[in-house]
Amino acid sequence: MAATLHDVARLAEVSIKTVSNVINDYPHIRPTTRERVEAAIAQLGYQPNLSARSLRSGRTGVISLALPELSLSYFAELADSVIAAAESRGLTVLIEQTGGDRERELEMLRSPRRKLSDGLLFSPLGVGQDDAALIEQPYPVVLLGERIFGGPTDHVTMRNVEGARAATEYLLGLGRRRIALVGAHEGEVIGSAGLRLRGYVEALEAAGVPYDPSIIGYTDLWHRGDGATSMRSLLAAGAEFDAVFGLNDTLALGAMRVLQEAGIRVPDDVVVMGWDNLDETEYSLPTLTTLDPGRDEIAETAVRILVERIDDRGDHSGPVREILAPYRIVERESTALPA
Amino acid sequence: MAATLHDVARLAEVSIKTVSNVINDYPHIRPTTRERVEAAIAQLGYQPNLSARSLRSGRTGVISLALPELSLSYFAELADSVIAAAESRGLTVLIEQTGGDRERELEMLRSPRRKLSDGLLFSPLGVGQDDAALIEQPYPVVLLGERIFGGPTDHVTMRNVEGARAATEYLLGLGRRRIALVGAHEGEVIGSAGLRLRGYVEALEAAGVPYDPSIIGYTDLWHRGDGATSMRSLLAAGAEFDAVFGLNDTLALGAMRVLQEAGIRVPDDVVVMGWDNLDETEYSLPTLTTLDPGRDEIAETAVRILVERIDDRGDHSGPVREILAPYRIVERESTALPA
DNA sequence: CGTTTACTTTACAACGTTGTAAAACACCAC
DNA sequence: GTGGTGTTTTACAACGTTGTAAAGTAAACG
Repeated sequence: MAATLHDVARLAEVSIKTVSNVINDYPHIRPTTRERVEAAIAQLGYQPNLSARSLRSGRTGVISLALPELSLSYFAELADSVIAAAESRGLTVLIEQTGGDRERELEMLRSPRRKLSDGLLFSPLGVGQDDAALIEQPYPVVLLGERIFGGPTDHVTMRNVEGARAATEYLLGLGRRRIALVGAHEGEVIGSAGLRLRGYVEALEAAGVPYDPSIIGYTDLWHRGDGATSMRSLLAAGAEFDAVFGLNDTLALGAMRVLQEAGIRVPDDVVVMGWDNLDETEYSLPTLTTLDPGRDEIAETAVRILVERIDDRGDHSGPVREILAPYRIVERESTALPA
Repeated sequence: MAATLHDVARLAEVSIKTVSNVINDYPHIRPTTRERVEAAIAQLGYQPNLSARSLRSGRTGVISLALPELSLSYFAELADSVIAAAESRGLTVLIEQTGGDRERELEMLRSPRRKLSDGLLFSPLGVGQDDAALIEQPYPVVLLGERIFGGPTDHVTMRNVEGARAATEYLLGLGRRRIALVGAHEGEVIGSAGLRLRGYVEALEAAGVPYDPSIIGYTDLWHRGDGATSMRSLLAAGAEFDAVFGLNDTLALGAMRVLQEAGIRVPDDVVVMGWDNLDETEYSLPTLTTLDPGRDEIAETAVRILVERIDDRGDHSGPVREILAPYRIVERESTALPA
C-alpha cells in the first residue's frame, strides 16, 4: 500500500503534523528536522492522498469543462487552450461531453460529479436563453459561448455581432456585393448563428447593400457536411453570389469544396471566408481567410475568472461579469484577389 | 453549505448509516424509512461528497488520459472515443496534455496528481522503448500507441505493420509501382513511423517492387505543415512517383495540397492515401482514401482493460496483455481511378 | 410462550489529511 | 535564576463517508 503521513512520521520519528508542516512549507522547522523528514519521504516514496487533502480542505484542484464534442475541431482546440491555461495555475481539467443535448447539459449542472471539481466551465449548445435561470448553481460556474446572455453567472464569449460585421465589411471592402452566408439557423436570435447573422445584416445595411434571403444557406448543425450540403442547395437553386461567408471554418471548408467541384474558382470567381481560425484553415487549398475569435484569450480569461470565483467561495457578492474577447481577421488565399 | 449525511439523518430522524444505506441501495430497509430518507434527501438537495467517499473507498471514479495535444485531430478524436467509453461505465475522464515531451510524460507518471484518478491511459510520444521499465507504476496503467512494446503494462494499439502492408498492397493493386511515402522518421524502428515503414517495405518486397529511398519523405513531426513541406522537397528533388502513402491523414492532406498546387491531378496523375480515418478526410477535395485503425475499438478496449485492472487492485497477477485493434481500408476519391 | 431466524437499524471506527491551540524548547535580557 | 519572547513540535479534532459488528425489532417456528 501507499505510504501515508503516519508512515513517514514513524520513520522520521516526528509527529505526523510535523511531516504535514514540512510538506506545506510551514516556515518554523528546524533544518535538521526538515532533512530527516525529507529523507523519510524520499525513502518511502510518499505522495499525499489528494482525496483526503480535498476532503479536509474542500478543494480538489480540478476544474470541469463541459462541451459538446471533442471531435468538433473548435472544441478540441478550445479544450487544448483551457487545459494549458489551467495547467499554468496547477489545475487539472476534467472533460465532460454533452453531445450538445439540452437534457444532458442540464444534468451535468446538477450531477454530483461536479463535486469532483472546484468549478465548471460550461459551453452549452442545447441549453438556451430560456434556461438562463437554471445555470445558477451553488458552486462556481463560468459560461462560455453564445447561447445565453445576461444570465446569473460570469460569461466569457467572443464578439459575434462585431466580428461578423467586421468580416462582412472586409468582404464588402474587396468589392463584393453578393455575399452568400452559410450556416444560418432558422429564427435564431441569440446563439452564434443568430448573432453572426445580425452582424452580417448590420454591415450590409451600413453599406447600403440589400439583404437577399436567396443567398442565405440554412443548416441545422455546423458539422463538416453541412456546409457542403448547404452550398449544393444554393447552387442548385441558381443563387448568384461572388463571396461566401461561412459562419464557421468547417462550414466554409465544406462550401469551398463544393464550389471547386462545380468548377467555380476560389478566390477568382468567388471569395470564401470562415470563422474560428482552426489549424486546418492554414493547410486547406486554398488556405482559408478566417476570423480569429480569440480562443486562447477566451480560455485564459475563463480560467482566470473561474479561479477568482473559486477563491471567493462563499462570497458570491461580486458583480456578474460579461467579458468579450478581441477578434482579428486573418487574411489568406481564399480572399486574395489578383493585383 | 452543502448538506451532509448528518443533515439528512437529523431531518429524517434516523442514523447517518441508514441514510448511507438508502443511498447505496442496501436491500434491508423498511419502505417507510426509505421514503422518509428520500424525502429528506430531496428536501435538502443532498449530494454525496465524492472526496469523502473516495477517501473511504479508495476509488475516485475518474480515469486519466495523458496524450500529447488535443489540437492534433487524431488525439482529439481518440479522447472523444475514450470519454464515451468511460461514460458508459460511469467514469469521468481527466485529460493531461504532455506536448509529446519525454520529461513531461515521465513526470505525469510520477506526479501525485495521479492520485486523483483510479488509473491511467497513457499515450506517449516522447517516451520510447528504452523507457519501458519506467512506465511500471504501482497503480493501473494501460499503454496506448506504438512507442513501446513488450513493456510491463497492458498495451492496446493498432496493427501498424499489417495495416501499412495492407495499405501498400492496396496501392500496388491499383497498378501503382512507385509509391512515395510521407512522414518517415530517420532511423526509427519502433514507433508508428518505423512500424508503418516496415509494413510498406514488406509489401514492396512481397510484390517484387524495388524499394527506392528517393521517394521516401522524412518529417520530424506529423503536424499539418509537415506533409506539405515534405512533398515540396520530393517535388523539388525531381522525384517520380504515381502514388503517395501518407503515414497519417494530416500528412496526406498536406501532401495532396502541394500536389494540386503543382498542377498534379489527384487521383488521375497520382493517387493519395492516408491513415487514421479522421472526420475531415470525408470532406477534403478529393475525399481521402485512408486506413481506419480502429480508434473506437482501441478506446473501448483500453477502457475495459483499465477497469479490469482497477477492479483487480492489489492482484497484479494477471498476465500483461497486448491487444491489437482491427483495421480496415476506407476507399474514397483520392484513389478512385477512372473506369 | 419461549426460542430461533431473519430483517432493520445503529454506534463506532477508520480512510489521510490539515487547522487549532497548546505544549515544549531555546534564547536573551535583566 | 526569572520572566519574556520567539521558535519548534505536538495532541487532538475534524472534514463526510462507509465497513464492521452488534443491538434492536419483528416474524416464524415448535
